[in-house]
Amino acid sequence: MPGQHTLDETESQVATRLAGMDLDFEAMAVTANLFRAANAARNHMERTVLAKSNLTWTAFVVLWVAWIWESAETREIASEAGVSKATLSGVLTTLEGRGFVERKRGEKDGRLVTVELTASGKRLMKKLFPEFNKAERHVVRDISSAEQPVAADILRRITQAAN
Amino acid sequence: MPGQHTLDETESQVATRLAGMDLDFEAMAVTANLFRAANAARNHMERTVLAKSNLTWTAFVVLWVAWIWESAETREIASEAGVSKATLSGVLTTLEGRGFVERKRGEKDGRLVTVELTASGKRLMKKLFPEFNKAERHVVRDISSAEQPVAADILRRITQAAN
DNA sequence: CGCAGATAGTTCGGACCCGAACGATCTCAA
DNA sequence: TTGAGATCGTTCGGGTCCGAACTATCTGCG
Repeated sequence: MPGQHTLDETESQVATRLAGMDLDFEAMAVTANLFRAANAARNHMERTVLAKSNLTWTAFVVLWVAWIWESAETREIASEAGVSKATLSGVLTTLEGRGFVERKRGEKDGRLVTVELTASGKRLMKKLFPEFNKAERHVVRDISSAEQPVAADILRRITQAAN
Repeated sequence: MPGQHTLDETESQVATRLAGMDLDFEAMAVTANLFRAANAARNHMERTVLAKSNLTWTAFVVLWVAWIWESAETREIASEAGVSKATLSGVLTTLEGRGFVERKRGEKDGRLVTVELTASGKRLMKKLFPEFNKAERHVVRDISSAEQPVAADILRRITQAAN
């Protein structure tokens, strides 16, 4: 099966190829696996849960944030979802066109825009989120109950260090 | 500072809002923080290391894979970089246009395309990668040496479970 | 030998993604 | 009170990003 490298092969090739350079290989292994894991998990969610509702990952996250907070301002959705306000603007237009959210111009402060889920959007999340959570459970199924809080804590510290 | 939620606030709001539903909150915390961490780390790298070379994240990862493996076939680059072959095709066209890589049609098998870094591409990676590694070290600076291999291992298991 | 099926990379359409520039709105000090 | 500066969301241009359809090539069974 040419062209197919296992994770181990890749890491050993990296070690060989970069031998002698003054690098932090431990840090490299953590971040490389961080991106791989996030990517794999995201692809898995998109294919198993989101695709059948024709939702992209980002659109789902945006819906999720607005759902959790009942209603949310644009800039906090962008921050929670991890996208720029420029991106969010486009995604909101898409979601509004499909009838899942509504934009409301702030009354006190005319610069602000508040986002709320429509009835249709709420129905969608109520149906979708339990399935999404099942997929979450699936991707962490080989992490023991004891390790899961440790993992979450480590990831929180990485998030903080990168900000 | 309205509209700014801390990580703790978000997680407690989630717990309140979803109370009573049959959900795995531990799994949720792991994946939520996984995506947050990957996103934050990626944004940090893009801003501190990649932006000044005018490279996107994906373009850098593609260069990195071809660099590590000396030369690589398209489908393995796509797999390592975590993008579809359609995306890779576009990224390669961009990188080729900027003179960092060369496409070579396979001689034995006319369907295959091999990617190699040009001299300019190699120079770029030789300069950029140590800086990139410094940024990697930065984002894991609050994870102890003892924890780092544990973290890498947990992330590897998540990757496998999601595939 | 010949062609049905598998496989590789590209193209296409539509959606995301960002920084920069922009117009609208708010704030607060002179 | 009035503007200079801050802040908000949108727009714009260029670069990903993907699934599906497509072309080119290879493989192997008959």
